Amino acid sequence: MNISNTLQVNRPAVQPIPQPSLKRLPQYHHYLVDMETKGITRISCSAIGRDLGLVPVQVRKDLQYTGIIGKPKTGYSVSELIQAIEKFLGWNNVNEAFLVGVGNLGTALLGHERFSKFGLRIVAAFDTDPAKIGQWIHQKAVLPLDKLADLAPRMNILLGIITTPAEAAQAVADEMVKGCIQAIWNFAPVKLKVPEHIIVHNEDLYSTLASLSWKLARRLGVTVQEKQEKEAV
Amino acid sequence: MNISNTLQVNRPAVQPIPQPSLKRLPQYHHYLVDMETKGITRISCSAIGRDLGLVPVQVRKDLQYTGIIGKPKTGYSVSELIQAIEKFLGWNNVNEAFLVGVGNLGTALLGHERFSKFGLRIVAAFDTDPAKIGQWIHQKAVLPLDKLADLAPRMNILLGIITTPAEAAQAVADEMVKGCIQAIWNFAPVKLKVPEHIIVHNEDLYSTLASLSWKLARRLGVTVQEKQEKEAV
DNA sequence: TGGTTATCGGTATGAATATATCGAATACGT
DNA sequence: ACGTATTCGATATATTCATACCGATAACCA
Ligand SMILES: NC(=O)c1ccc[n+]([C@@H]2O[C@H](COP(=O)([O-])OP(=O)(O)OC[C@H]3O[C@@H](n4cnc5c(N)ncnc54)[C@H](O)[C@@H]3O)[C@@H](O)[C@H]2O)c1
Ligand SMILES: NC(=O)c1ccc[n+]([C@@H]2O[C@H](COP(=O)([O-])OP(=O)(O)OC[C@H]3O[C@@H](n4cnc5c(N)ncnc54)[C@H](O)[C@@H]3O)[C@@H](O)[C@H]2O)c1
Repeated sequence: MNISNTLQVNRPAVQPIPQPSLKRLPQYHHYLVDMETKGITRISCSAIGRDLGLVPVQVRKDLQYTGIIGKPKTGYSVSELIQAIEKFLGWNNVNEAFLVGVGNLGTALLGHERFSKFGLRIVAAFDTDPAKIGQWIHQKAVLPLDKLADLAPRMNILLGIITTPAEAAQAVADEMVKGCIQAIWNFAPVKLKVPEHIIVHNEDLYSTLASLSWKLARRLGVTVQEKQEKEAV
Repeated sequence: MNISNTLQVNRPAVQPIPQPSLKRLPQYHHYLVDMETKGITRISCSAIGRDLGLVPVQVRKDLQYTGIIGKPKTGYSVSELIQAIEKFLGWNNVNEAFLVGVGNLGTALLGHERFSKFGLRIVAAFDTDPAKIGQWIHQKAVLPLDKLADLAPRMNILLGIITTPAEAAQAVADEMVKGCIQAIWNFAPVKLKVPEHIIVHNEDLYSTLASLSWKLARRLGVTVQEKQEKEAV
């Protein structure tokens, strides 16, 4: 893994898309697919912005990162734009993933067929609970966790999803690292300690909950509220 | 609703905590509770920052919004800090909520007992599927959606959770608004059109997925990557 | 055909957020 | 008891992100 690190350092500077823009791209994508099914073939930033609650300039800037080029007066081709976003996000070629922790949340994710449209296929699940191991949940086998580090490299799995209780998450992450997994989608509310080259994204539902309850606790003035509604992820 | 709006406008400016800080508070909370169970009674921003991957200054600034005051050389009292965060976020008094859409994700949320520690109690679920209505899932009744607008005001429910397919989300939101629900936690990947005074927060799992797959698609140079790991929510 | 209008793309400005710096306070060791 | 190291809290700077602006271009209409 030192090798790959070194290689990466020497690469030319990567196109730096702002994190917020990156996170808005899927929203555009959803919206555009919806428009396409409605038979709309061309669309402008103003229209997108109106429907998604964003100012047109921001939409335009975000979309520019995908490399799409629009035409004055008519905007963008909807299908081209969808393609551009999918290509940019790497949603054309599927990432296969392992999921660890077949509880409430893990089961829900396993059952979400639609992920395959967004470049994600969960191919197997892992747990430590003997009652769960050996079961098939949503057509995926539940395997013992200690098989993960061995299987991942052989199946060339690069992505791991953690839906275990917080206490177990670090140990699971360690196993994933051992299995040469490159990126981790972590639903447990803990900061994982992993080597630098591993990509970790936390999905912290409690963050959103905090925002909501804070705002609900002190009902905000509308001016402030409006601003923060726009910021809502 | 005009009345409440007007009242809100006249209120003094609300203490403006940055959205990013607000979202970090639950992370501190988790960490601190963990520390407390380990018997640690005092803690410094440097220690928190080290364990959570943040620079000490940022931790200090975030915590200051809660009104906590620390002592030089020793830092903060862990228990006081936990209290301060909980009070600040309104996690002391419970918000009761309705959940709509008892599918994969809805069921997972219904089963998450731990939410009650974070000021959230889901008291009932709603759906339109006759097969689901009348069931009890995780000790919560599944009721027909058309009862929602009537029940919410009578039970004084202010928070709604949407876990339906995207196509149904807007209609559900409309029902919630009809039932005078004040805040919506939306898991469907659509922008909801609601009156201005309603607080909406979207939990867009696809956003995170986009980040992950983008980074995975072009394995980044480490320097860039390091920065973005810190930004990972 | 020429004017009008909507829209894109690039650049400039502004706001929000993150980080650095510095003095004051407090515990700790000598 | 006194110097030293650590940390807080406040202020200042830097960076990132959002928004405003402007010229150029293409469709549309008279
Ligand atoms: N369910 C939700 O709605 C929800 C909401 C917010 C956050 N979360 C977070 O998601 C995570 C999972 O939540 P959940 O409700 O699904 O929990 P859960 O208890 O229902 O499921 C946890 C699963 O992980 C398995 N597990 C435990 N230790 C393990 C280990 N060392 N290795 C492998 N598997 C192990 C358990 O056997 C179980 O199947 C938690 O960290 C929780 O904080 C869940
Ligand atoms: N499950 C996941 O892992 C996951 C991941 C990302 C996003 N999401 C999003 O969360 C939402 C729910 O996903 P899911 O997998 O739980 O879907 P699901 O199909 O399993 O469940 C949807 C539920 O909503 C109910 N429903 C449909 N129309 C309704 C209406 N008009 N009123 C009330 N209830 C209605 C259905 O009967 C069903 O019970 C979707 O918008 C999806 O995009 C889910």
